Amino acid sequence: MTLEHTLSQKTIEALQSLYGASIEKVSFEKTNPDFEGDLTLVVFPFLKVSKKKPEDTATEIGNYLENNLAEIASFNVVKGFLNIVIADSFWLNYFKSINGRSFIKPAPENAPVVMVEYSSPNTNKPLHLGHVRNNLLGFSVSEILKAAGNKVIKTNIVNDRGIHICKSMLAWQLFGNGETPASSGMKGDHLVGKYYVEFDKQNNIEALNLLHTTNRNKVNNLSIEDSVKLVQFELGDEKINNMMVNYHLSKSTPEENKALLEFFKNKTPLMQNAQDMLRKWEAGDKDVRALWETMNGWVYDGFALSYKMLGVDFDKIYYESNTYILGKNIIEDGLAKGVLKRRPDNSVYADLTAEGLDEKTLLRSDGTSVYMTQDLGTALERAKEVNFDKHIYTVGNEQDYHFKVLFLILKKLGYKWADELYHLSYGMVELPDGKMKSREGTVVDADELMDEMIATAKKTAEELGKAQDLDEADKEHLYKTVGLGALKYFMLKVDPKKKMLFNPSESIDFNGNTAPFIQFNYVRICALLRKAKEGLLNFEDVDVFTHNIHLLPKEKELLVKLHGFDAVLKQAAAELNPSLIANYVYDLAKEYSQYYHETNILKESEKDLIMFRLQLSNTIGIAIKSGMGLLGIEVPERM
RNA sequence: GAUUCCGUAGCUCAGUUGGAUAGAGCAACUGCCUUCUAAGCAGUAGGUCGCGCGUUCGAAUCGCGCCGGGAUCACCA
Repeated sequence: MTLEHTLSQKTIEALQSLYGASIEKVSFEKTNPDFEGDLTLVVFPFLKVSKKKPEDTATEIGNYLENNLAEIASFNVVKGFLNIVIADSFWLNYFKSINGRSFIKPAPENAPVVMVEYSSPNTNKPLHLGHVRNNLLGFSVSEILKAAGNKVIKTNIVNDRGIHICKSMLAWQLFGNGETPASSGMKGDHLVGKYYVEFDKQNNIEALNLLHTTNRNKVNNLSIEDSVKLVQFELGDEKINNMMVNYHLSKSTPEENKALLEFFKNKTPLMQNAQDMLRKWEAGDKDVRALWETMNGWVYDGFALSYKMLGVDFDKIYYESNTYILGKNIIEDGLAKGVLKRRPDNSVYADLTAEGLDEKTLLRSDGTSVYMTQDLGTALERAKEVNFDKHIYTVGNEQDYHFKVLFLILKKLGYKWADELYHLSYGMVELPDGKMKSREGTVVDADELMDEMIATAKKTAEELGKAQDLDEADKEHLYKTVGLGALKYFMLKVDPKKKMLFNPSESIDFNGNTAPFIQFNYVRICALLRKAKEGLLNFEDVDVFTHNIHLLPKEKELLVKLHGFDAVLKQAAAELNPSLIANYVYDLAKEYSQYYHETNILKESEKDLIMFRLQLSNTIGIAIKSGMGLLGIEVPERM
């Protein structure tokens, strides 16, 4: 039973006893720092039942609580606010119960099983900043769920097939001259990404050529009306065709030119070849499959390094090349149940207009499946394989609609686990000039960014004269811990739902509300405890609670803060929101930093107080380390 | 156009189950390393919480309407 809970219960009792009112729920909040007290009850809502002035009501409730709860030392009333002061003895007892202990308990045997899907990269290009946010979020949410008493299965579905993969393959075949990661010294994913960009470049050139030559002579010699008819015939699209006429008459707008180019990009010989390659892949063509295996292998080698650097991992990896066929039997089932309908052209769709959504096609008229069909199939497969209690998809908010539809269709098909599917929808990472576009090269590469962070950590440490007594290997590890810590914290301290801005020209801070600040405070605690032990102060073995300890205001604040750990963890797990943990740990570290500056610990004259303060510091260190661990951030012992 | 998310200090963000005088960090300025690690601490300055109306004892928070921004609305993935 938490303190707040006890207080609420007693207050309900008080209202009953004083005014004969049955109130179901009352809640306390943290007292505003400008007033004396720890917890505050706002009594305005109870004036209706007390029929008295706010001050009198608050005083009466205060008296009742003070008389009935030993935890309450005193109270004061300001207007309609009842401020309650919790006794030191309560905080000391609380501290006794957590002193030196871990803040995170292992999940029980019968814990609910939660699947967390995250990362989900394409194998045609390296990871970028957007993936970094996804990976860090997915990993951190998994850790938080584990700490909150769940069994977590981390999964990754790799998008390893499709036209985009063929683009890289084809470009490599045409322009690669047999280049390999070994021969070029490039990381595999970067090498493949290079050819993906190359494809786009070459295809643009071909599309421009097509645009210039298509119907040029014919159009110039015809009336506009006739040319429209002619081009319409050849291109089969009225809108394009009108733009085309405008283009040749030099009357087209920039938007039209862009649309035309997009149109022709899909008509180039290069694109035809890529599509041909995809068909061969689907038919199981030996050479295409071999090339695919090889190039994907390069990419996986590259990803493995990036994942290792980021510190994320997976329990189960799915590949779309295995799952893209799934889902077709769902269609049959859906048709039989009347949830899905077939159009005259044989395509199958779900009619979601009654739910305020659109008609969603699930099977093309040629019988092939779409993205949604695969996702339906994959979900079903997983539900069969793993008896999960909850399934979380960590995917950007641009796919909000997709998941709404996916969950709705599964629900309509009657799967009861459909209610346990959850889309952890996070905002895009934007650059100062807008969204990142991989084809346009406006991406922040994950590997480069991580390397830069580590280099900056090194440079900063050297400038500050830090870590001089460490050997080289420890130094390298420290730079990695600090640099990547700064990056991870930077990404995770923002509410996942919100889009976030990253300015590459401003380096990520190492001061203030950052991981290095938190790590620094952990290091200070470690240094303090080391010194204590060198001075033969074995604080861990001493029971300081036999003595009467008077808490300093800051010590009480720190205990209040520690007391909040479980509630924050619970909320973070419920909301799937690591930023709550990040901000909590920062607040804790900041308060400790203030405490450290204004309080003598080893220099205190009373030995009991030294021991108490060491134990408090130790426990705060544990809380910091636990909290950072939930974010996937390491804490060093020296820096 | 429809749906949806968002708009808080110069910048990046907290605070949103309605509560007291809206908080941090960065950047700027002022102090503090012979005292447990200065990636620190203390302080100054910086706000019509996009705008308006409404509900309420009380609104950054709830409702409605504007203004501004993002995302989505494919037989693409």
